[in-house]
Amino acid sequence: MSSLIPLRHLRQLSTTAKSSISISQAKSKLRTEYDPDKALEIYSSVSEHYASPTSSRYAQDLTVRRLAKSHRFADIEKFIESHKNDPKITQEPFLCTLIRSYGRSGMFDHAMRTFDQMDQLGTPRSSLSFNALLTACTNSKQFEKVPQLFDEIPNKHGVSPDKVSYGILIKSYCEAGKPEKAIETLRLMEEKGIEITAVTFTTIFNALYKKGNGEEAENFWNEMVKKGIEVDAAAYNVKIMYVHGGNPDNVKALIEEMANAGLKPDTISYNYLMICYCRNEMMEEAIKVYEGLEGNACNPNAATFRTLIFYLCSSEDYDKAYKIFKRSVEVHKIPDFNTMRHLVEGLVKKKKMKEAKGLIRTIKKKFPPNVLVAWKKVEEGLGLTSSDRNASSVPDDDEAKEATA
DNA sequence: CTAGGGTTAG
Repeated sequence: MSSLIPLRHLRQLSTTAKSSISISQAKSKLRTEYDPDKALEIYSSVSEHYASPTSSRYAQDLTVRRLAKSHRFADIEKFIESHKNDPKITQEPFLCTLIRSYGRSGMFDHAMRTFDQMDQLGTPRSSLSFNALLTACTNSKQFEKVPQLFDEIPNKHGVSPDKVSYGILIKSYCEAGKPEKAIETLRLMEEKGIEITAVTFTTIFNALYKKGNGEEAENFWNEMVKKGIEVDAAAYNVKIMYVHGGNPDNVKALIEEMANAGLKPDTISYNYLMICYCRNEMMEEAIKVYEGLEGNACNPNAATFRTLIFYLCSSEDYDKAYKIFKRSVEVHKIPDFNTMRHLVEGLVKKKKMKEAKGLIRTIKKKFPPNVLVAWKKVEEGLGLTSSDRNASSVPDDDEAKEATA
């Protein structure tokens, strides 16, 4: 019933692959290529002789994501199915990648069918493919189906669930808003002697907080610590997430507690602190957190720039906001449309026309065409036209910087 | 050893 589509069909999806490129070249190209057809073209031009499994998986994953974003499900099917002709299909990790890719695209039925085909393809089954199937299930948002698979698959195919399988089951209960079922499963793991890691713990801890049950969450934390579980930065970040709406001192205290416990606060931890300062109109403190990131061995991420620039605009510090915006462009982490609109409107209001025009030039180069349609309205609202003479003249320092980036 | 958790919205 399942016909395996020949590899040559993959070529039909893309235009001619002119030259061979290395997997690392493909990866960097794919990261910035959002056109699904071009992504396919890049993928099919890879000479895969020396590609590591991790690299190929990443390139494949990016390609599928581009197609999924454009809802090209028939092409996703052709693309993934073509991989079943690869001799590596008898290797379980390779096949797992296909199952996960279907899951990411919300195509759980295809993932299930691929799992069922394993006998026919000659691929041995272990908890690895079982876990890939469960992951596909949660990624397809079919959380209610996970417990069912958990009941059926192990007996049917002789695979035994491991700590990861149980972790996914727990996650699915949490997503379904049933932390009590998740805790029940945790007790079952304890009975069976299956290791409870920081990952499993954090899933439940977060779900309890999310349900508004902070006290139970804290009790759960304490119980787990007593049992010897080693909480990590991600677990602390959940805690921080639920206190960052209040007093910045609480966030600061938790970050210190983390450091004292020998953990390294990461960008997410510091972002919560920065946001907390912003909300409390303590912009100098917020900027200090941003400027201190590097010294704390952290890099600002897209959210760091987006949030800080937004709040700087709210406090009408457009100079500082513009400076930080330029930095975000240098590291390719440009904020979203709305934040940029706030900034350009503020710059114009303060008659900082050189900066406003610099920003507009950058936006035109960095935003996708469909967003630029809306952006044109912003420009018109500000009385700035696109056919500006300055734009075509000698590049200023903004453009020079971008050219070397 | 990989897989499963936390991504912060003004």
